[in-house]
Amino acid sequence: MTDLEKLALAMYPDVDKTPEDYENLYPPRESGGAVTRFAPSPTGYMHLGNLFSASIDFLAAKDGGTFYLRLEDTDKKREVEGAVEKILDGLSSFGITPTEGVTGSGTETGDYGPYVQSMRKDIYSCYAKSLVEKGLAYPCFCTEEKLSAMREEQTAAGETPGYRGKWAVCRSLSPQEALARVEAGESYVVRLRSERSANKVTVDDCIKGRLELPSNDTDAVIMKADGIPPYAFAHAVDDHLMRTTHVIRGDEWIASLPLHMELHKALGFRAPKYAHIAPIMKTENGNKRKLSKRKDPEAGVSFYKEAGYTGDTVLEYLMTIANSNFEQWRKQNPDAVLTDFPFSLKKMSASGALFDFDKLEDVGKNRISRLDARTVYELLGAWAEEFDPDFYGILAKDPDYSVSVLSIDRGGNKPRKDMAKWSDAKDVLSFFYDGLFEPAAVLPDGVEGADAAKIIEEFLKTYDPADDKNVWFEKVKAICPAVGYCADMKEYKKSPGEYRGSVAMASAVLRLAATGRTQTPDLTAVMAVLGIDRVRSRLSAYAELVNAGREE
RNA sequence: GGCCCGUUGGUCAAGUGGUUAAGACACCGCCCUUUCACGGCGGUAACAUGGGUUCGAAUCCCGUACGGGUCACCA
Repeated sequence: MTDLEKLALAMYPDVDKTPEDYENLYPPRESGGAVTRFAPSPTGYMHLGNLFSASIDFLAAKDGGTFYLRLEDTDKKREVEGAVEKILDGLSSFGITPTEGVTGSGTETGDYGPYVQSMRKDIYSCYAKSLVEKGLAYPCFCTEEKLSAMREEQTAAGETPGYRGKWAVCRSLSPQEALARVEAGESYVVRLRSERSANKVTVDDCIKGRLELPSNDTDAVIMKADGIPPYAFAHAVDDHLMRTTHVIRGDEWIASLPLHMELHKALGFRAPKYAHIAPIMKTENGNKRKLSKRKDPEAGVSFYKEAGYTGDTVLEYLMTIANSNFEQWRKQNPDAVLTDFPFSLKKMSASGALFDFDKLEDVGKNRISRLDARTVYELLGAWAEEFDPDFYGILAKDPDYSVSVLSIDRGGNKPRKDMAKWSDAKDVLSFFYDGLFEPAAVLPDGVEGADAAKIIEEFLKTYDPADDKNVWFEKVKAICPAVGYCADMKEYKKSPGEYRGSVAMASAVLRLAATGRTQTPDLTAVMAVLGIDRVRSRLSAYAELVNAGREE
């Protein structure tokens, strides 16, 4: 047994497998499609960027591939209770479902697990051990204090901080020395013995194109003192063993690509393809910056859920950023499901997009406008039940009424687009509900109170909820002469001085009286939904009010 | 600071040596119209910058500026 093997054995006495065993345990996948993964940390917070990359993982693997969920819980300090559920719930509310991997706290599905990194300690240990045996990794006994002192010194000297060159003291420890210190029970981390190549590494990124980076020259930690690897090593081992074909992640990882490449090489793996996606930005004081968890509420996925944007609204908005031909496709295939979209990694932009609320709203309006009234009622209800219980009570009190309210101007090829998200609904719909209705106490511009009262009186004489739009309007026109209003708008516009008002003003009176608003959907439909009793009582009350106001 | 990456209208963006430089959102105007919305039509508005290469550059090369990222026993 060589000294290196003795050292490796002392460091990992419990390892009973070899890398070959794992290679056999996790054979290459037979399906030809892309294998992607969403690999969040269980911090209990889902960032819009997380959702963005998860949706891209999901779409990249949709054609016969595999999209799995892996939990990167190697930093126990950051772990938060219930985070797994939050992630799963977050994904599913946007219609993203992994085909493999973690399915809940402590549960998973698939043949390439475990999918939770803290459960893979044996595997990492095995590979670390083999690296030590080959002299490609070594134990480092430097304390954290020593390392931070080193960094300070390096920074002061204008050097880039890092465990390299003359600073990498443990690198030159002989296997015997290292063995002695391991056996003495000293605490240590394991570091990669970097090649310190002067060459550059080139990586062909699916999104950014050819990347040319300086080779890694630092002896990065591959196993922490607690026996768990940091991201880079875990990524290399896991993505290889899980047979990931495309590693899709934020472009903040580009800088560590040289390390990742060297790790793959040292481990004897063929590196996966990389796709580094640009972050979603926002402007602040004229400057662009990444959406920030701390400063920007819209950075969190829960923001969209609370505001009541539908899952597909957010996802489709994200798609407009991801593949610019998405909008055209959607226009041509208004009813197709998202997974039918021919998504392409190559079409993604290399630079970060500014988050555009206007666009999100537009997508939301279009999506909601295409839903049928019953679906809207259900989705809106589910949202309100959670985020606006009072409103939910009002909506759910009479479901049929609510559905008919929601049916106005819905369907057909020119549907009404007045809600981008469920939190818009209350304001849009309030006047339909007696509990929310706010009667108007004013008159439309240029209308006399007595005239308004007269219009209402006349209107109520002939109003029939069964009238269609044209009949309804003809009846309103018919009222006009009685109050000295002009029934014909063209005529009125020609010589307004000859009339007390116009049919438009008459309609305005009825609108204000029935809804309390100056702007509503078509009044015929609104009144039909409100029902004859409500129309009668609201109109009469208004007539009384404006008439009384005039007499005082 | 070193090293990477990026830069086409306000925003998202098509575009890969010859285009009147698409389209979408937003904005403005007009039309439709009993209000609003929808819809239709039209409009304002862009290749960061300086040098090359070329008959010809948004497209290729170099510099500059600006923006972003990264330099942990965090991911």
